[in-house]
Amino acid sequence: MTRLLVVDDEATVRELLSATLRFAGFDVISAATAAEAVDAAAEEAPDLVLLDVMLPDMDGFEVVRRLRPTPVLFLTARDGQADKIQGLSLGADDYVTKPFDLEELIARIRAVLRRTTGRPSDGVLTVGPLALDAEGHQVTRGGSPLRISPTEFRLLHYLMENAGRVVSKAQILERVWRYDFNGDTSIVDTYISYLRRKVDDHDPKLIHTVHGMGYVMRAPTS
Amino acid sequence: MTRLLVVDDEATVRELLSATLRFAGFDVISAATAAEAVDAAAEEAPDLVLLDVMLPDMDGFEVVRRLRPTPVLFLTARDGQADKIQGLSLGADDYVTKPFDLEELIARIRAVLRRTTGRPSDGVLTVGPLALDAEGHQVTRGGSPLRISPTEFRLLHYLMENAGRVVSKAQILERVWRYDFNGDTSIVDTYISYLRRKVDDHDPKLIHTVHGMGYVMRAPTS
DNA sequence: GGAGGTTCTGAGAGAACTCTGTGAATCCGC
DNA sequence: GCGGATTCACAGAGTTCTCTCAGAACCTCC
Repeated sequence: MTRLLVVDDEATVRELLSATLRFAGFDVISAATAAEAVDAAAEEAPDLVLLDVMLPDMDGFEVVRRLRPTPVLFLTARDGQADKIQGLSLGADDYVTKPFDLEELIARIRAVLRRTTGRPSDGVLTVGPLALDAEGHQVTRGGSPLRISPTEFRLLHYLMENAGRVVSKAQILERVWRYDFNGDTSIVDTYISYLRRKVDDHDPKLIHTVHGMGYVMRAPTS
Repeated sequence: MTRLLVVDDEATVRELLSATLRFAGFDVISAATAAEAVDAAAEEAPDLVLLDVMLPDMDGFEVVRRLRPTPVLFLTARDGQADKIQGLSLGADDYVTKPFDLEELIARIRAVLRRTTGRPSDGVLTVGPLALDAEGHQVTRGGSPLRISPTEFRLLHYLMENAGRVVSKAQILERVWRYDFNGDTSIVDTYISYLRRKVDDHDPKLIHTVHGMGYVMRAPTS
């Protein structure tokens, strides 16, 4: 599902917008300040950020720079030509003037996403801020790509396919290693350790050990 | 099983809706006021709240805020555009206008649950505010996950499978411990004690001792 | 109220399990 | 061929779990 980050210092606007977009089928998170937005983007990896031009704590240009490469769509209260030009020069991918209507906003969102990502996300598994693109053989956490070896990738893929379900070391060995592998399951421990170091080295933790049972991949509070 | 909380100040509507949804296979609890609803949600951890927009004691926005992160589906008597927009701006996940038909309501319920939880809740046992997910090997009380060892988990699973029925220590030993276990039933006492400390440390108490008989798991007044 | 059986809970020993560093062997691109 | 990345085994340290034991508290019946 496409994830949006709404940034606006007015709680009313933020909540109205979030609820509306959520109803339109997007996964929406929100932030009240630019600083919060930068943090949230790092943690949650939104596909697009909707950003109020006038934020108290940071100017638009700086925010856009820090959010790169996540695309940004500016929301601006005024509709003068000067503002439009300035909005674009700030590096935004598009802008919408308030008050806007929902159809227009959604159309703009989809247009930006089409331009920047090319494709809707098929074959992409996500668990919390972690995304695994099976076709592209790429893993990102919070938007930044991770370097990962083939075996690590297969293991992560298996865990993410079974997110929320505990898988035993024996199951992992059977599915992730070649059938003629004849070592024992301790190799799984080792690779879980590698994976944790690469993809799960800060909160929220996604790979959980279930003592005596196996491992489970899970984002908190779901 | 999926648990719904129906909130409506009219007893007729409340009971009709509860009965209908119960018949459709949901676990339904209900409340007449917003205050009651907030309490019930804290105690019983419903997966979704069906909330009448017009409640006498609290406005919708406030209720939604207090229920977070439990998803809310609004029920509204009017069907004007103004109301729809207001419903969404209140932060609800969806709304349904009365009178609605059952199929539509159920479809909306399932859609919201799919959006918010990501997974249909199969194989999840619940007793009062306690939920046990066999596949994910996870236990939550009132939504927050609990740390639980394998034997504790098997014991809890057995008790919850037999909720409302008294099981003897001998039965427990036979079902929860390995067949070659050769200690006596006092180990069951010990583990019941562990479980109580972890999952039943505050009211309402769910694990009850039946002196001379065994133990029974039961939520009060359900 | 007392006796006798039953239940509760804390302490601790030992077993089982998990984590991670080290290092050897192998693979792969340049 | 060389250097770096990857795969895998192994072992010690650390953590978690299981189970026993024993005294205190409790319940039931007389």
